[in-house]
Amino acid sequence: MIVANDVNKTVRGNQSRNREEITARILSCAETIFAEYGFTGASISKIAALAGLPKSNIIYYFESKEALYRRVVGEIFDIWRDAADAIAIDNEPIKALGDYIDTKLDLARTRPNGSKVWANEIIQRAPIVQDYLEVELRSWTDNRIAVIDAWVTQGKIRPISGRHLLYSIWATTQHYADFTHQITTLNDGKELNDAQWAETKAAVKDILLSGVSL
Amino acid sequence: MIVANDVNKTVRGNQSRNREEITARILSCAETIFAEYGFTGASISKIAALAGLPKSNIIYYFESKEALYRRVVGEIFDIWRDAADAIAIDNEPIKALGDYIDTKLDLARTRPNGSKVWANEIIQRAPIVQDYLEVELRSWTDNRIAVIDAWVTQGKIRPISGRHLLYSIWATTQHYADFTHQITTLNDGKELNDAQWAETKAAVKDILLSGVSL
DNA sequence: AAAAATGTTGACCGATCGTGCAGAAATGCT
DNA sequence: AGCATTTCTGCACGATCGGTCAACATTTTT
Repeated sequence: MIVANDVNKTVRGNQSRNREEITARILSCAETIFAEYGFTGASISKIAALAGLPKSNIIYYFESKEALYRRVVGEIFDIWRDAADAIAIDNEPIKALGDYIDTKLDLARTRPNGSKVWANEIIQRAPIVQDYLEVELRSWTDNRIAVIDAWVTQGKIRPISGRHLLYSIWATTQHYADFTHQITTLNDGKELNDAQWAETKAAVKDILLSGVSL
Repeated sequence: MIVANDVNKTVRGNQSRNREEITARILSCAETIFAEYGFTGASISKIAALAGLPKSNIIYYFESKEALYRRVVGEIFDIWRDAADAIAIDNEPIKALGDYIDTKLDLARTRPNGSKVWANEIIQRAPIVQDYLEVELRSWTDNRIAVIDAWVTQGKIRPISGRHLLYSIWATTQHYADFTHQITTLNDGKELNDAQWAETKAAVKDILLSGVSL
């Protein structure tokens, strides 16, 4: 007997469908817990409780705490890498850098936990993802700095240090994610609203980029 | 029998002298461990091992893990508070802000662990020091922002957001402490030397303050 | 319908957690 | 010298840690 339009069975079976749902849920909850407690301080029990699953199930889908953690870190790293596509030699410098700041502030708002996980990992001297830093982050950073320095050489922007400008953009944009709690507390305990985020974007671009323009 | 010039007994007894030495050593080691692992991830055993003491001894001098942690956080908070004295209404704005950035970058180099402890605590939503945030940090921040905004009103600097400028200074200066490991890795695995720190100070001031000058 | 593959879970392991506590050791005081 | 106080530390506790595993449930394949 064939049941028409049974969405659960048309394309693929329940198993693979649930597998994706569950792994996504675990990854999301793991990001939250790792963000709050760091790798060492986080526990599989806490992740499992947040996801509403027995902890054995976490280990079933991700073979270890470290493997799960690497997946979480890898996600935010990829997202940030894509965001930096704006910094390309042929783009107009101020617009490119402004777009990059906008995108990173959007990510600070929508994915603060990813940023916190990264911050925790670096503060702890990257015990798990040092290979990321030495290979991928390294070449990726060098390329972006080269673009900024080239803009300087071409006389398109004021002679500033590409490296320190990039670090300042990272620092400032990620601050609005990592220090959300501090910012919220200083904002009468209320999260920034749409208008305040717009104001933040404008202010950060103003502060960081008015020294870059000729 | 009186033993002359016995430095251990001249001014005060061994006990009070050792007490100060030991508490200072524990505080220093605790800062290192809390910086690396956060409150939850840190353990008294690790602190004790680093200090070369049995863990019972840690509890003897500081009644609990949380009490020890509060002492560590309080120290860096006081240091940062004093550093902001430069931001006073009667000072010349660019020099005052430049001095503040210099001081905070000096602290990033000399006391990176304090900065990391603070970062960890905020990332974790200040479970231990929320009272600091709501009372002391709050009024202290409002006062500094008022000074910067007054400079704007007086026409001494360009009209920028005092709050976001302050946040940007915090973010950038603390980035060089909290993300030391990343910066070191991107610097061929070598810590920044004196010349590079001088370059950092100049670059950060250039980037953050050239948008502030009239 | 039987067999195979996949998903789920509680019980359990050795290690480590924070901390209380008794008593030993050292020091201060009279 | 003798007592009081302070310093120091080993041991023990219940809780939690990451991870293994066997038993069981469900789904897919044959």
